[in-house]
Amino acid sequence: MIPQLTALITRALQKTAQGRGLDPAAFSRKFVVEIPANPERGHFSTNAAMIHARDFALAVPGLKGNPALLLARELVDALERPPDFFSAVEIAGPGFINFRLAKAAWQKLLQEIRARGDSYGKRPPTGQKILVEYVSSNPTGPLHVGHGRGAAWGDAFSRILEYLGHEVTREYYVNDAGNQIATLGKSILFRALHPDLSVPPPEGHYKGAYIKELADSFLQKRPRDFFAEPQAAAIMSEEAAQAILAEMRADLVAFGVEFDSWFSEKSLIASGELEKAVALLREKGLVYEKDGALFFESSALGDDKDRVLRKSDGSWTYFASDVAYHANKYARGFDRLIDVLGADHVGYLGRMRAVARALGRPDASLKIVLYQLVRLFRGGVPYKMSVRAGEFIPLKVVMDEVSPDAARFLYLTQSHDSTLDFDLELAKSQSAENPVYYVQYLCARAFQVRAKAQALFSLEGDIDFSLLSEPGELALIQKLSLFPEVVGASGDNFAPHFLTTWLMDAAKLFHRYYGETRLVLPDNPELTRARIALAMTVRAVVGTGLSLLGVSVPERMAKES
RNA sequence: GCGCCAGUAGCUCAAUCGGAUAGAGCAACAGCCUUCUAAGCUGAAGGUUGAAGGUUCAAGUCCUUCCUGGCGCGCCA
Repeated sequence: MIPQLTALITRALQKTAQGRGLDPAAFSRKFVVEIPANPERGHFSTNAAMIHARDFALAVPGLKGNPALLLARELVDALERPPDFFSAVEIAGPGFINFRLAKAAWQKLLQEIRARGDSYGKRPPTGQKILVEYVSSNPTGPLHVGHGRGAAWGDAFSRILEYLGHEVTREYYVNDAGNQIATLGKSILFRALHPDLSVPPPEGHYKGAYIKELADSFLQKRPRDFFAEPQAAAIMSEEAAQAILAEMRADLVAFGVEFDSWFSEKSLIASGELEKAVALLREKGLVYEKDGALFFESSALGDDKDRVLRKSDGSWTYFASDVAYHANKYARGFDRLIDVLGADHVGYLGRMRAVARALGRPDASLKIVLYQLVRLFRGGVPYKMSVRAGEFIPLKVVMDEVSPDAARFLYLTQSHDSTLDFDLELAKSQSAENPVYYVQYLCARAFQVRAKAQALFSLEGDIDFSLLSEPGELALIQKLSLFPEVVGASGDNFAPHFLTTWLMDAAKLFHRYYGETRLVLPDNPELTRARIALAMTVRAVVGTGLSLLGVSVPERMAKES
């Protein structure tokens, strides 16, 4: 609906310019078509006249009066009026043009949406290849609640990008090389040799219950003298990392998050790509040696300071791997790279932009999305971990109590830019307070109403959409009309929560309609058919929205106990 | 000290290139269950958008300065 109006207004602008003897492109500034906050002003409004008022006044000297209002008048006169489309076009305030659509236009739109079914708002293939990297938690400890946010966000955003026609690959980068893996082995070995938890591990070792568990499992399956062998720590590193990775995979699958590929850091080193990437930087004159270390001159490309690639002890930094990894991503033919990271990676921004620049890629080709921290609450009280268990709250704590649907929806209710308070009691509660059930209940109600109607008479046959003219019915159709823009804006603005918000609004309208209007009328099959068609269309579009967030679409809700 | 993010109703948050009277949910208040599942609906109430300037027809949104909170500033990952 909005694209249609935008086209009509654009043509009116051109026609007005021509009528004044100006270049048809004289009025080519960006204007918006939006829904006024106050519904009495109309279904849609545009600021096109105000945006071009100054151009108009300059191009047509000697105007008498307010240029915005004068231009608005000319635009309204020039506006094409398709049959049965507008019911009113008015100029208001400082120069807004307000549009009211005829009921027939809404009814026709509903038919079109219904015909699109599950693909309403879907866009044709763009040919753009996008790599979305998310979670990428190191295999040195379990996933925590922050990773849950990254997982829900990356998964939902990937689905949205796909719906918008992009070719998306979801990837998990596994840091399976280097120091931290070695530290993992040492940490487990220490705990195996000191099973008494009152003995504190040395500085820098990993803590947490999982270390103790891993140590115990090694104690069970290995003979005593294994732990005295020089390679013991290395062997335990390897095996423990595998075990942790397998567990993370299982947690993610339980959460409904799956990846197209798991990319190993070790493979970059084994294949020689790391050295090749560094050589490439060297060719471009962007590296230098200092104090026995090799530096990348990222400060020349906008970073705060230069970054070490190879330490003076000869080992590579993780950053060197990251350079090679991103070079690898580009080499695989992706037009756009999206890295979804926790806010503690802010320092990453400048250096990775420098990497993109060094590789000759535009800044826009690499987007790093930082999501703010997650704070866990239970009934409004901050969730406390025992000190011994480590400072991070494992994702399992959430998953043990909360359904994946509820967890995902809550993770996606807010902009990634704001810290998220996640309340276990709220997430668990199967009540109206919990937004995911509120939205899912819409779907269940639509199915139940249809079943009830089907028991009375057949729903087959033509539907008379002109019977739908209650305010609540038109409001629902109007809401549906926005869905394609909402999905598009979610993708363009890295904002899956636009969709979450739209879903809650749509559910609000539906439940209100359901409360005010009887959908199933035994003595009026025609009207019942039309209302069921509307309910099921709302259900279909809301179902599409839920699916884009990775949330299931139930046909019925379990009865409250 | 520098960088990124945030500051909006009692609480948690929305507000899609700057639009008209800043919206929801929760909490608190008043109502609605012989009814298509009340996991619901209706009504009323709640605001100097952290502060001060600036830009313009128009600022929660853009610019400047300041205040508060979170995160980060390693030859750690």
